[in-house]
Amino acid sequence: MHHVPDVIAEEFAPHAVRIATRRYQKLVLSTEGEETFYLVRKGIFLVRATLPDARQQILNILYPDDIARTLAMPALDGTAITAASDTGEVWRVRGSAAKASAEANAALAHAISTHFTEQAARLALHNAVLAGLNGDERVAALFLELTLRVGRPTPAGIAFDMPLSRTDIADHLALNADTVSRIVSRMRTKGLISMVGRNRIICRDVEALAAECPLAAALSQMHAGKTRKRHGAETETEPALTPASRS
Amino acid sequence: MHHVPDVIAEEFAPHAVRIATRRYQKLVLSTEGEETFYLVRKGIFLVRATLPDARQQILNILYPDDIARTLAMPALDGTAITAASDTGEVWRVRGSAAKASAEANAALAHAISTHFTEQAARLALHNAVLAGLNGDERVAALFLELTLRVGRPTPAGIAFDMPLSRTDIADHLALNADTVSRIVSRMRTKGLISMVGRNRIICRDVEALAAECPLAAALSQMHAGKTRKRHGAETETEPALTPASRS
DNA sequence: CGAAGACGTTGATTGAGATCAACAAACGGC
DNA sequence: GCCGTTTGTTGATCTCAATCAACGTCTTCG
Repeated sequence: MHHVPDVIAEEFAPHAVRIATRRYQKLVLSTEGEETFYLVRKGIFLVRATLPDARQQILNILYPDDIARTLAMPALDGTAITAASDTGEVWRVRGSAAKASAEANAALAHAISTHFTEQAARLALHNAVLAGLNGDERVAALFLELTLRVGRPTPAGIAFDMPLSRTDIADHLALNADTVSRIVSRMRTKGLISMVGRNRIICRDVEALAAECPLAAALSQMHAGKTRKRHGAETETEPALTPASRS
Repeated sequence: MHHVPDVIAEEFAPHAVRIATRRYQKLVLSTEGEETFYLVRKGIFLVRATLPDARQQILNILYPDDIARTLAMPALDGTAITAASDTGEVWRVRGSAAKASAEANAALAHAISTHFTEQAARLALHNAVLAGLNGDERVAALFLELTLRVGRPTPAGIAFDMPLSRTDIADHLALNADTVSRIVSRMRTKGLISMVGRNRIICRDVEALAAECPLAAALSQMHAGKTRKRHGAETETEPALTPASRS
């Protein structure tokens, strides 16, 4: 079985610098000189930008198989990518190498193009989330997205580790950290979600969560079924190192 | 002199259905079956989507040389492209033809990839505009974008025909049409812009407009110098038909 | 262990923009 | 030219989320 994105990994492999990341680690995007490509292999990464008035923004969330490149970022100060998972991996490829590979291999060029187009669709959908939904609906949208993308079934429901702090959520959804806290509390009392510790969220009923968000259908189409098992299958669940392992 | 986007037009030409558009004309995006590509040749086009609660949104503004494809649109109902200029032209290319051309011509594939990446950067920047700016700043951002993109120098300042109605502006900037009207009036009394008729806007001082918008620098980088002279050069300045010719 | 700092929660108040409503201006068709 | 429809403007009021402030909780490191 050969997934399309694997073409990208296979062709980039000989040119890639593999970077193992830990949470909060920052990846530099060369704004001058040669363009930088990053291919996300494992974990979740956040595209951050800083507005001139020092406000932070999270423009995008990157999942495994996603591609980040300098040209795709607006020319904002402090544009950077940070790791949001405790353990992540990205491959860095020089722009010239990526270009040469794509020119030599039409299937690769097509795979990159297709995947990147989907990422653009996600950006457009996020525009719709920001422009059309209120605070509660936006948070529901984000939680639904994460449930679909990185959620793992447990007896109590679908669980995932929240890769964004309250402030990060606020910066992504154009809300205030205080407001996010209030909304999450409200969702908890409504029984839509429950929490284990500070960062693990369990969604008992995905349908109920989807019902809170008018864009649930589009989000499902965009994010459902994207978690794919890799070679090592369950290796991502190694118990060491993660602070959750002591309880 | 050979601009990069010309590669796209040249290679698409044999496969393209040329469509001359008039304002408000709708271009269908096949949501099922084969993907559709549109290459904007002339005029401005708006990507519209309808939320489940019947609210309209304008996700994106397309300028000449921009590419629209089904896969890049989120799966929202009523996703469509409408012409915003009185006279426009797009080329429609079937997905299979576009794919075959790109596979046969690496330069074409690269040109599409580069241009589409820039469009994605614009989407990300629009996210930043929605998330980080207040109403006045958002409107200033849009007006600055249009001034840079489609503005033509006149003795009184840089003039452009507003391709979006008040409602369209509101749907694009996540504001209310009433609020947009108020903000535009405010800008007029502040002397930032002046208006001829209903649709023609003159920006007397681009610097002053830029000073109203914290993201002006990024917008300039993204939109300045993109108006390129085509074969017919100044033919677009035909004086007839525009209501401004009476004063 | 205990202090310092980061992060999260909750309450009281404020403000930007939405909503509702009435009116004015432009346009298109006949 | 005239009338009906659409589009834009302006005022009064309301609401959702921002802001300010205080406090609780988790984490890190000497």
